[in-house]
This record gives sequence, structure tokens and C-alpha cells, in this order.
Amino acid sequence: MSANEIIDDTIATWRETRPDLDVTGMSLVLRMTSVARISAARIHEQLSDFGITLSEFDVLATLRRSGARAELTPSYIAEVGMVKPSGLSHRLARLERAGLVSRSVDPDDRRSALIRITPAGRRLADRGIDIIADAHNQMIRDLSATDRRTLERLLTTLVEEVGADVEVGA
Amino acid sequence: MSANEIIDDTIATWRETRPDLDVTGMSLVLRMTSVARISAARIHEQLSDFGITLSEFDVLATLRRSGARAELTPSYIAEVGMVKPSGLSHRLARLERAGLVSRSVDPDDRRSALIRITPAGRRLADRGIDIIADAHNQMIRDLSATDRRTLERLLTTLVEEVGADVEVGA
DNA sequence: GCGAGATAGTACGATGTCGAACTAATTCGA
DNA sequence: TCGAATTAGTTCGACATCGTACTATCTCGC
Repeated sequence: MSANEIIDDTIATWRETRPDLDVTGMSLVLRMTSVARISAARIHEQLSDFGITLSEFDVLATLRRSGARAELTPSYIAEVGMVKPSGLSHRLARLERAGLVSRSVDPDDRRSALIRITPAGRRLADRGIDIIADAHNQMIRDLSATDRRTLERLLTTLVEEVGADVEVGA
Repeated sequence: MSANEIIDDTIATWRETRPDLDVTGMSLVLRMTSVARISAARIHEQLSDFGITLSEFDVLATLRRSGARAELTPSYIAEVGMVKPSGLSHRLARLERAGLVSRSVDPDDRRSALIRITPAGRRLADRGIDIIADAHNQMIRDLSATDRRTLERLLTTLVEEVGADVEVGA
């Protein structure tokens, strides 16, 4: 069964089983979730050749696009990565062990840590982001330019409403 | 920072840092991933009142919408849940311990198991699906009927192309 | 029949996430 | 200025998922 078939079947059987339910939102959210999962699975597979996971790469990407000399706190990295700080500790520890990031104590606030990407981390980030951008573009390869703009607008509206009062991570 | 702000900033800084990248797909995929994660986090929180996780509920939902007397195999449940069979074993064990599903051996194929929902599981599934349908509809509450149809069309196209040659789970 | 290959499901180890509890350091008000 | 509240980050336990390896069972061709 393809992902669309699974979702179509899910919606159809809920309509039969529970005709009182409004499954409009479910159909949309399931399809977005499906795209997200398939995308993550593909990228995860390609990144594994570099001995790094998608989660770990996410940290490197945040550091890389902040400039070569940037020093970011775990709190900030967790916030933009939409994960809780507790989930980030392990990642940072693994990345540090792998020599991809370095950690120092903020002299102005000794509670706080400063994370910096290493040259090896930067090289890995540059190769990884190519893979990810390609994978993402592959996923939308059959949408017209107009469709892409429309989708961008609709998704931005969705995230706006939805993310306003919620926090995922951070 | 809101989810849209995080994504906008991610796209903007990649454009500065790596102007050679085409980040069109990234913007779209990040927004869909964001909706999926926020949705899951919300539902997870609401379901926790019932002492059940979203993953576990997913199994109950599949059984519930297949009819009260349905007996499904772990393989089938894994496929429609888009997870690997290995990931399903624990869930089924927990659900069985909680008295929400029962397991028997298929007399026609003794390798195979047959999973059935219990009355308690069915009651929980009916309460849970109300919560989930509400949550999903809440997420799209500010899209017009036209926008919903458009989004449905675009997402179906996306999942079609994207899921054609990939398998997530199953 | 019967042995090779396929299939259903589980066990296990690795990674990943969260919430809650905890430590250490800072800030701020009385 | 000193104690209370806050904040940064880590640790720990529970759950989730995957890939690999394994057992048990079935199927199919010879």
C-alpha cells in the first residue's frame, strides 16, 4: 500500500465507522505527517554514509549557517531545533566525542556553555546540506512554480495559527 | 521565536551562507514537518490524560476502524502505521498488558498472530479519536474551504510522487 | 515428501525524545 | 548584601523507532 492509499483508507473507514466525525483536518495532517516522515527517512539514510544522524546534523547545520566563528548556547540550539534542552545534551556529547563541535564555558555566565563547530564539522555540514537540499527539492519536483507558491502560502498560514500558542521544544 | 520565525530565519541564513543552494524545497518541507510535530505534541499531551501514548493509540485506532470483531496481524498493523514490525512488538506487549488488545495465534498459520481490540480498548479508542479529530480540525481552523481543497490536492500530489518508491515502515 | 527459501514475529542494542528532578550560577528585591 | 526566585544545563527513567539477527513456520519446486 502506498502512503496515499493508507491515508485514503484511514479516512474512508473512519467515515464509515464514525460518521459523526469531521475528518477534514485529519486527512490534511496525515498527509503532511507522511511527507515529513518520508523526507526524514530518506535523508537519514543518505546521511548515514557520513556516520552522522539527521538529529546530529541539525545541530551542525545550525552552527554552520550562523557563521564559522559563531558560538551558540545549547539553549538556543535547542530552541531553533525544536527540541528540549534535555534531548540536546546527548547529541552535543556525541558530536563533541566525534570532534565535530567544541564546547567551552561562557566567561560572562558560567552556567552557560558555548558551542562552536570545528573545521571537520564544517566540512561535514557543507556536504550534508547539499544532500538535504537536494532531497527536499526532489520531493517537490512535480509541483509547478505556482503550486509551490500556493503551498508555501498555505503552510505558512497553518504554522502561524498552529504554532502561536504552542511550543515544541525549547 | 515562533515556528515560522525559526524557519524563515533558517532559510534566510542559508541563502546568505550558501547562495548556491536552492532552498525552495527546504522551506516547504520544514513547514510541513513543523505542522506534523506540533500536531503530534498537542495530541500526545491530551492523550496522556488517558494513560496512553499516541503510538499506542494508533494501534487501537487501526483496530477500531476495522470493526469491532476484526482480527488484524501485526504485519498489517505495522504497515498501515508506517512502522517496522520490530517497533510494533513493544507496543502490542504494552497494550496487551493494559488489557486494551488481545492476542491469539492464527490457526491457519501458526507463525502469525491475530490482534483484537477489547471492549476497554474500544471505549478508549472512541474517546481518543474524538480528541484527535478535534485537534486536527483545530489546526486548520483558519483555512477557508477553498484553501483546504487546494491544500488537499497539493499534498496528495506530494505524497504520491514522494511515496511512490519509498517505504517508511512496513 | 523433503529440503531450500520465504515469511511472521520477536529480541536486542543503538539512537533519540521527553518530563522531572537535580546542580550550579545568576539576578533581583527587601 | 544576602536569601529567594530564576535560569542553564545535565542526568535519569520511560517510551519509541530502527536495523540486525534469530526462531518458528510455511511454501514451493523437485
